Amino acid sequence: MEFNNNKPIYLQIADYVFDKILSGEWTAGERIPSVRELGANLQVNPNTVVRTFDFLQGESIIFNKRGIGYFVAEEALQRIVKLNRAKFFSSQLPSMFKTMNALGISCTEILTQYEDFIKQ
Amino acid sequence: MEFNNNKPIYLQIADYVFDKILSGEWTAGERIPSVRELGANLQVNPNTVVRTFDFLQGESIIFNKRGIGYFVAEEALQRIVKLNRAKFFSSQLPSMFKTMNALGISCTEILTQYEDFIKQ
Amino acid sequence: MEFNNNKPIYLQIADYVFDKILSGEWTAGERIPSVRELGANLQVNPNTVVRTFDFLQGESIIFNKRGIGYFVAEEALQRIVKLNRAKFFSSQLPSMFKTMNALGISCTEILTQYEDFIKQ
Amino acid sequence: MEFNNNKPIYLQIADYVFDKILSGEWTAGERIPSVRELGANLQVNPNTVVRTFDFLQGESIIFNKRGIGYFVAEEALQRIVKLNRAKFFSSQLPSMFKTMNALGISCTEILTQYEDFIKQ
DNA sequence: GTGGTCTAGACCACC
DNA sequence: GTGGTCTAGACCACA
Repeated sequence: MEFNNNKPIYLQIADYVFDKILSGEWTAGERIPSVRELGANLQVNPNTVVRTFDFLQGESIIFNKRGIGYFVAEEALQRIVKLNRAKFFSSQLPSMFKTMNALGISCTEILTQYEDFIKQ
Repeated sequence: MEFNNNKPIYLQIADYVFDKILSGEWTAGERIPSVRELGANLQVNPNTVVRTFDFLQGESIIFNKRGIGYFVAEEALQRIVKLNRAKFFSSQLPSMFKTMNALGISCTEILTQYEDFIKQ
Repeated sequence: MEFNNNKPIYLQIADYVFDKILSGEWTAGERIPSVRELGANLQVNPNTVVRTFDFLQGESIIFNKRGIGYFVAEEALQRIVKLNRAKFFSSQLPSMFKTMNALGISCTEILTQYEDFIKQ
Repeated sequence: MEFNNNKPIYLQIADYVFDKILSGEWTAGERIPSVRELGANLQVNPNTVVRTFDFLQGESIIFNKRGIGYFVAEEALQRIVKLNRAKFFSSQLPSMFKTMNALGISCTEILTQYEDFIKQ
């Protein structure tokens, strides 16, 4: 996996987990890979994965059974959607509108870009 | 001036300079405040302003006359717009599209939000 | 390490890094000493080393892995040679020719000196 | 006059004076332009010219008659040549040889460049 | 552990 | 006065 330099790796791993759950690959109640396993898989220090799991557990998206591993929470899917939608509408979108305004970028430009993005 | 904790202060000062130039308050060839002056003005350590000016000079937005001060470059305005547009289209927009996709947010939803934003 | 007063220390440290890479002591992909380590080693404030590394990263001679350290870039060697050659032919050489001209120093005189230099 | 950023302006003005004397335009015993005159002429702060003249007087290349102005010293020409030759052979040349060595630049390359330089 | 940022204060060359 | 550099020491996010 390749990591973006603008965002902490542990959050990018969280996004990776989100993808797995949103896509249905990992379902509620299912055990997810261990810290070491995922670390080796993504070529990342296990400590970094620990941090991701800490974060996800704090958001009640995964939970821990001591000595066994981490599991996808029941409400994981809804929580992820909720979490991301909230962030999207409260922070990502307004900041985008602001820079659009400042740079004189029109909505039609965005729509064109979006169509290009979909086609890929 | 109040600073956001998510972004280095020296880059926020760069944004401040961008604003001044984009708004036409500081024009090409004009001298801008000295490191010490701006530092005192924004309640920031002069060294932090030095760092901002280093960055802006690297981007050819300001230039230096030794012993005199910093001046707005001729092409400053265009460079700023170009810089910001590049960042917008290469990083901000794609990341937005990705989360839109993941969360099933449609373009029409965005447009509605945009109209609300404009009205404010 | 002893530093020359005519040139900023952080650039002299850059030259030190250049030497290490040109001599093959540090090879592409290899991790280089940390800011603190090199600072202690060269008896220089770590911040000064930070500045060197900033410069070298800007020139794409080293790159950074967050939380891990700095590494020699793949193309480092070529870039260093290119950088130094550019500086030599665009600035050092013409200024030498100019003073040769002004002082009436001939090429043969230079060649003699060069042979002496080689012998040492 | 255009100034190079690598060298203090006051020393570049000194080079300008050297040129005038070496070319015979200003001869021994002759009065040279006043600080204000030269400052206006070269678009430089008069204080900077003062510094140049200080330096030149220290090197006994010009001398001062109070209330009248600065004059070219008798031995000016020889001193300039001596000064520049000394600097050339003791510092400029060795440093050039060093970088030639480090970058693998041969003498023939230099000679070719020199011929190009002469033709201009 | 790593680098990134910031402050405070100092000294310097230069204009 | 200006910027350029350096030190010392601090706090932080990240791996």
